[in-house]
Amino acid sequence: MRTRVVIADDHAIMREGLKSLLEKKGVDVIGIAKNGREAIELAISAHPDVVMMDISMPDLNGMEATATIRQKVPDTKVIALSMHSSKHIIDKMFTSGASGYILKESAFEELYDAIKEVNKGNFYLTPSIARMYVDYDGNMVKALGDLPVSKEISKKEREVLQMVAEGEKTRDIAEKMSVSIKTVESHRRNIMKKLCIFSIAGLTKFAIKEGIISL
Amino acid sequence: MRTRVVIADDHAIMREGLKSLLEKKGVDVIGIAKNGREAIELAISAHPDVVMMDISMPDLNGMEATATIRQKVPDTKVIALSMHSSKHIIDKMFTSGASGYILKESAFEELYDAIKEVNKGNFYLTPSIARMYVDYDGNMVKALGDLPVSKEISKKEREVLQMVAEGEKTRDIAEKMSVSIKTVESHRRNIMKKLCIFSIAGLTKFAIKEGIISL
DNA sequence: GCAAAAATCAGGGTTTTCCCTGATTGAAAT
DNA sequence: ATTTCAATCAGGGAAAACCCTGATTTTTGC
Repeated sequence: MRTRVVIADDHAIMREGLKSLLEKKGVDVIGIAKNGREAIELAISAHPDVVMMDISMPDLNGMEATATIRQKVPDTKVIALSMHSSKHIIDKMFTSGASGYILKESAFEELYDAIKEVNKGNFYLTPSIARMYVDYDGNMVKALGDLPVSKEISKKEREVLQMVAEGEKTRDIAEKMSVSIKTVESHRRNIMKKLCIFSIAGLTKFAIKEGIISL
Repeated sequence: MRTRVVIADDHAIMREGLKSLLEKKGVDVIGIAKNGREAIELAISAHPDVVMMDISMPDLNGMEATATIRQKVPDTKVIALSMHSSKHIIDKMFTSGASGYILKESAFEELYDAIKEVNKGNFYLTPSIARMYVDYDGNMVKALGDLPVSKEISKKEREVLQMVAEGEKTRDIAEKMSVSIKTVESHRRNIMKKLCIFSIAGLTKFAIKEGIISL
């Protein structure tokens, strides 16, 4: 039986392009949503096998829409389609009940694979991201359900992050916080590990996105 | 004769989807680029009629790439394909030499219209944006060419700035630009002097504000 | 054509970040 | 009560960024 899919994305060109590609592969695109709210309505009324869910959408984002769909239509699986590869977001997406996560940078073939896998009841994770969840021996670090790995950064780390993103040097941060340079370095390192962001530029962007600093 | 098009976008799924849609319409997609640098190379080697240029791309953004292509291959027209509708960015795109500007929220039909118009030598502006350039009497507010731009930093400096703001290291930037580390250091130093911004975090914020990179 | 600006790089120095291991204390959770 | 985690810091090394001076070659503007 043909797989029945709903596409949710705020960009029309992306929706239409993806529809075209999926139909070439014999996938039935039975619905199109331009925000999370529409996606929920479609999932409830049409009971698709899979929803391809963009995360950043106006009105109601993909994260919340996923949670609602999984709750109201448990048979419908959700694959997150994202621009971002931040662990933070991925964790949230899986705890919201997504069965797959792929990047828009991924080739379409990968997206197609993801649909097939998820439709079989499996999970799918973009290979480049899967590494984050795997230790050196190749074992899953955590089961994909109970990820307390969504490491929220601590209070002090947040303080340091803010000052780093504001362009302060380690020495000045240490002074302002009345701790040693080593401590600030420790914090910065831990922040980077937790967020999987390994540059000042990246931390700055993260801080802006999270509202820790403003532009 | 069939229209020959190059697509430049950092998301593979968008590239493939757009290609699929254009080919259905009988447009020849003769090349695919995943950043500005590749777009320039393709424009020079393949002389397409039109380049569909995403603005925010890693390495070398659509703005810079457009300027270079317009300069080196004047017969090739560029249509900007953007998520943003800020006047600031649109202005810059047109001063860089773009012939069209459409949003990713636009329907594909509009994109197709834009290609046809631009190929005839006309300009195309997404209707929702066109309003910004028109006054109450329906006249163009500005000629689409002489918009004032405060270009403090040079082209190469801008390139370096983008990669710095993307979190790239000096060595990697040097490699991508095929110059020595010393040169990149020079550029970075000059940028900082010119902008009076003396931290990576500050440069990152500046780059975001200026639309050189996106969040 | 000429001067200014941009782009290129060298050499050599200081400072800072980045990365590792490892340790102590205290608080919070189970 | 035990473990986990936050917060604190040390030592030491490698890499990268930062800063200065100065020089050559192209490009570009007038």
